Amino acid sequence: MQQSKLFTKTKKETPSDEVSKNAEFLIRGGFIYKEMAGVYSYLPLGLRVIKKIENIIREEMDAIGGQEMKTSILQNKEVWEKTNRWDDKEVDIWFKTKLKNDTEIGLSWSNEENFTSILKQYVNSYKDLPIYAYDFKDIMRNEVRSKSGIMRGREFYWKALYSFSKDEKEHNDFYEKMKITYSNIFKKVGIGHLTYLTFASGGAFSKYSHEFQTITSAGEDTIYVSEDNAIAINKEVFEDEVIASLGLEKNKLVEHRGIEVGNIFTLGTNKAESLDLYYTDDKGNKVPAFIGSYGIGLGRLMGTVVEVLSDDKGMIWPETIAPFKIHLLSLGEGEAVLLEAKNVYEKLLASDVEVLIDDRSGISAGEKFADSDLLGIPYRAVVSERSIKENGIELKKRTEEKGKIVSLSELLNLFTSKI
RNA sequence: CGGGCUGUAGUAUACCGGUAGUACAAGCGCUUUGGGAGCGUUUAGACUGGGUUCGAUUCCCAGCAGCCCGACCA
Repeated sequence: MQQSKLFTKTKKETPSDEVSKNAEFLIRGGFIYKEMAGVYSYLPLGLRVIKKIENIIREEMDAIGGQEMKTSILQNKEVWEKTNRWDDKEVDIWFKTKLKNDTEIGLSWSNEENFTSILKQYVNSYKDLPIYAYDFKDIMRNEVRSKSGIMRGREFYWKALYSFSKDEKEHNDFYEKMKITYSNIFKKVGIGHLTYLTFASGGAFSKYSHEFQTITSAGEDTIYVSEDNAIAINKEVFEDEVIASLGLEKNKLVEHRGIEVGNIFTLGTNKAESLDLYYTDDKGNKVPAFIGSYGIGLGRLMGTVVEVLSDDKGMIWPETIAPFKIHLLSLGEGEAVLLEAKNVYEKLLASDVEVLIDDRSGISAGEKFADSDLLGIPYRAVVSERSIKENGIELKKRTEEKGKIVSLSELLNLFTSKI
């Protein structure tokens, strides 16, 4: 992509109404646009990151048998009344509205009811289970206080998978697999080293659930981490009984702030009973399906990566989710430079390497470098009079101080071998 | 929902009860090109409503909006 054609521009100044690092860098870089408190639009660069994250999650979901669908955002009141989750006294974050004929409807804030009522149409026999269904969806929550940029919004993009198992044992097997899958996802997006499987409250459905907490000062939760065991305990269930049941010693746990980037929990059979999702087992008995729920907020995940992996100059994207692999800077207005930059750009494109070329004219070298650091694309390649004199292209990682000169063929080899 | 702080060009800010200034961005002209360039020039601003006052962007009240702390967070 040509940066001269990209409609977003970088900002030198930090927005006065944003304090959190993720919002500051994402807005300055032109990744997101703030519509109102807790509501952000994704601009071209930001969307590329979200899509990368989405694809990583999709691959992992498909790999454990997930079937992707897309459920509606407008919600039927009657369905939620069956589980006693329509009343504002029970769920205080609903956005509700009305049809022209005054029928009350709601905007999706969660998915269990959706999925369960859909599957009721298709599940009859034990032979139909298990089912693992998921979707990516924009979720609306009327939070009393949104905060921290895109970390806690009123509208956000998430992935939710629901497992419908025949019984608790089948559920537990899948649940354990999902723990590994989730760990893989957080490793792939580059925050695995800071993300811990965390024991947390089970909320309304079960005694305990598991969160995936990433250590960051921008976090909302307090967690107690056992480095040795690579697990943590959320403050909300930090009790002697829990510590002992996990075989941990209290004095070896370290307190941190963490942000919940994922959550998996066991719903059990209550939902299925309320929404009448029963199947017939091999003895002819009516049995409710056993349900589990597995969520990841993609926007929050993107914000967490920014919080955790940036430096004072800007973002530092892991290669797996970076909007582009290479930021190619064309420095100077000389004809030789322009031709060579164009040549390198086209060769990279022809090799299917994702490249953003800074082909803007009249922009000083310093400004291009500063922008490149802010955008945080993993590799920076520079074509300039200097690099041409040295018969190559200057290549540098975002995290490195100094680059080195490589030939065009070396550059192409380096990046095509990565694909 | 309780508490605190803040609303001035596109962005970031300054001063002021009496002509609202600066920087960046944007337009034009020229110069410049390895770490957010220079000169000239043009464009552009006081959240809304009330009150006090000869006069309010400034003081007061209310509303709206934003941020932060806490509570909440399936």
